[in-house]
Amino acid sequence: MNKRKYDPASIEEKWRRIWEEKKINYTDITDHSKKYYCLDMFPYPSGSGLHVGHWRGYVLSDVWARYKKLQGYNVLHPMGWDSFGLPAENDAIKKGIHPKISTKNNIENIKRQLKEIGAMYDWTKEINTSDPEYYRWTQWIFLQMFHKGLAYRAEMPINWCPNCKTGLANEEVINGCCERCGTTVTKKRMMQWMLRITQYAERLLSDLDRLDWPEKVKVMQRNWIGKSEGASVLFKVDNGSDIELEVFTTRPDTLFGATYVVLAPEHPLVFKITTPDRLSQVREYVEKAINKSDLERTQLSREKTGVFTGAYSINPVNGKRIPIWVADYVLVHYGSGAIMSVPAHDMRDFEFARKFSLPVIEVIYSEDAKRNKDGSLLDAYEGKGVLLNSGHLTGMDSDEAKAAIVRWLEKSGKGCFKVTYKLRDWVFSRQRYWGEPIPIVYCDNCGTVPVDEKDLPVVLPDVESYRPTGTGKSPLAGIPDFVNTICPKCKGPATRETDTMPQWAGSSWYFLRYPNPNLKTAAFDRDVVDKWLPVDCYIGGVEHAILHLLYARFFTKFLYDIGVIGFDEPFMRLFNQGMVTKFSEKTGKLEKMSKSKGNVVNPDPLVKKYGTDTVRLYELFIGPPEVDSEWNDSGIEGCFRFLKKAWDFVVKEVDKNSQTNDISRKRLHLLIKRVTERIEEFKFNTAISAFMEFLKDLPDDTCYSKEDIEKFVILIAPFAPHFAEELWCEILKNEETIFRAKWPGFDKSLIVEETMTIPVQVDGKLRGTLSVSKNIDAESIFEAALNLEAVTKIIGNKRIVKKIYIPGKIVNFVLEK
RNA sequence: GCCGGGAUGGCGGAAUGGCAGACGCUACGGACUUAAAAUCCGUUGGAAAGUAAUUUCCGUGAGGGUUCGAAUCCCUCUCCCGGCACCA
Repeated sequence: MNKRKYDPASIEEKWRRIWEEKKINYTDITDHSKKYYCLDMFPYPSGSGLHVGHWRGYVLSDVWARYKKLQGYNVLHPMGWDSFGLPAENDAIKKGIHPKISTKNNIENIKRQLKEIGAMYDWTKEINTSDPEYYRWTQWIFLQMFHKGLAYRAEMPINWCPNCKTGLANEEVINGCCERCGTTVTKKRMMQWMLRITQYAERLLSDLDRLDWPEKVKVMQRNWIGKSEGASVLFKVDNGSDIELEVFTTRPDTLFGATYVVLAPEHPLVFKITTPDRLSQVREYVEKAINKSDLERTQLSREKTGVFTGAYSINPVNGKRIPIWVADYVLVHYGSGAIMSVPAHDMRDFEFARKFSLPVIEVIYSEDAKRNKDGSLLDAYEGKGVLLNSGHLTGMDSDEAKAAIVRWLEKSGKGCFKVTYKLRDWVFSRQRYWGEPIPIVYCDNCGTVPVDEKDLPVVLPDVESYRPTGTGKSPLAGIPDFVNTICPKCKGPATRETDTMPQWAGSSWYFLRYPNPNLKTAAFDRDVVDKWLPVDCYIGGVEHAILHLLYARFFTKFLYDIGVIGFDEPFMRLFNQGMVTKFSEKTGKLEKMSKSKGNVVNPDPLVKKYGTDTVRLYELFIGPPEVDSEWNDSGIEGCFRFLKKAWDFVVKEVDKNSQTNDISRKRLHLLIKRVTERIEEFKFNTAISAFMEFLKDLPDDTCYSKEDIEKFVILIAPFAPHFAEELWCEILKNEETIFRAKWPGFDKSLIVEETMTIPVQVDGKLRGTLSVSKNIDAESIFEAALNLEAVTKIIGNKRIVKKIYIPGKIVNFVLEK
């Protein structure tokens, strides 16, 4: 008799080595007859390595990839490194280690950890965004955008840390303060490279409907794009000039209630309309507002401020003369940077009007409006209603009035229907070292000139100091060898752009590179990517719900538009795994695992103690994959015990060398059904419970043939691959890897029970159960149910008002009250 | 403030209109053992009654509703988590 016990230490490394040697995880991309692209969001190679929270997503996608492979798909499951970025650069500043070196070391460590997960990554397809052979193509895509006018330069305010003397990315600004030194971040206007993502706003919005993504993520993207429909209205300035102010409103029906106009402090017409007597006050206000930090302007106080310009404008609809103000509650980058103010029907306008004693004219009447005793509005009423004080439109309902006013505006040339988006163009410049150099040259004769494609990549040079220059330029500006070059056009002396791209650049197209990661002649081969993409299933954390996923969609649509790929959405299905949380001593709360919260759990010691397969199982068993779960070390024992039991079960059954009996076959087929269905639904936690239930109360006469025990081992293979492979090859004596085996099907007829247990209720309370044939008719089951002692006792001599039988589900008797 | 998601035993969770608490952990009791580890068996939501098998009542954040029947559907509220936040 075989007495071998389950010993993960002796099998896991062995199989990983053999899989690698035999290229089990290699994906032949020329075979795309039944392809499946299962992609993980690739990691930033951080110095602290992976914790059990990272593991969760990787285990999840690996189970899915292995399941697909066992179903006969040719699965592409690659991995790579999003390796440009700030932590490496900040480390370089602090410790003086070149980002290239620290990145390389970090990748080595994380790769070791990833390999320990036992995932079926095809490492021959590894990519690295900071590799010149990769970022050459990131630069190439930028040039294509430049040629199409989608990449442009503009003077934009950037986040500026006056202490570090450097520009900061949005993600480096925490609550209005510099992430590194805590100084309040201010703004600085600088020339920036921008990408015209707003040109894609409508498609990015409407194509969301085609995607099989979590509704939550789609909602977040929709809100971020922020489409709103309304009207653009022209207000003539009443100073003898021809100046007209364009305002945007979603409520053209309230136009008669406009009692003043407000410009954003940065609005270009502010000083053209301000009257001489008001000039000094306006100048003072504007300067103060512009220099306010985001924190001061949006978060600290919502108290309205503003200043009167001295000028008036004419409301086009009724010719009324209303004052023009400047106030920082109007944002320059939204709509036209100017609004018509309708205090009666907008909360913000109402507050402002009250503070500066401006008139409030009610133009939408509703019973729901909150009023003072004298009938005047207590607060702005923002809902719908019937028009009031609105000339010939009085009495119309607000929806009709919207359309009527827009029609009138268009007819009279005073405005038009208008759609605006909250989405803004993408600031693509970083005044930083560790990123892709923007491949542009400035020439005194030719102006802004793109680097020739044949001269890509523009290689990031080594620098002496990573410290920002203090002028707001990147450290690259301090390297004459890099900066000074010749103009690609006229061959005269020229200088290079020294800004680099943001970290999002490389990850906006990496999924296109995996099938052909070493292609020298192009970013990707159209024939190949058209076969393999879009990605069938993309798995990662919800923290990338907006930016990364939006940018990747934007890049994909652009590449589709220029005809280099044949699809315009990168990820058909998206799955967001829940966070792994743990109580943090620092904050006193349950928190997402992170180094700063001091609540990370390192998987390495757990792997050492229990083996990879047990940790994999526990990562899945901890809870539903899409929901946040709390990590608790003690639960892992259960998964280890389960694997030991499963091992002993297989060994014992193989030893019997017998045939499967009826009851055992039925149990196995039920297990196949449950596991298959639960994997399909991504309910890996209950798929594992199905195995545990199967093993828990094995009937005494359990008996399986070799063929059937193999089915059991295949079922468990996606979850515990080393475990299954060892049983498959060493105990079941198969020659070839289990991952070339076929996922078992189940026989429905075997699972259906001839008899079923039906609960019997009286007045909705359980009083007993009946074991009956599955074909029983209602009358017979009522008869049987009424013979149950517990039922007759409760009924007594009360009358039964209603008898209910839901076939296969329940019997219920309703008694007279 | 607005938009999502959530709240079920000591703990992680299962059940998405039909037997609440599957499965696992913890704890307790027992078997095996010189002993320990490992393993196996049993109990483990609360309350009450009974020598006992067992029986009864209560119970899914709070309150109301729909239904023969609600953890599940609807309304109101509380708390927690996430996103957005002067977007006209």
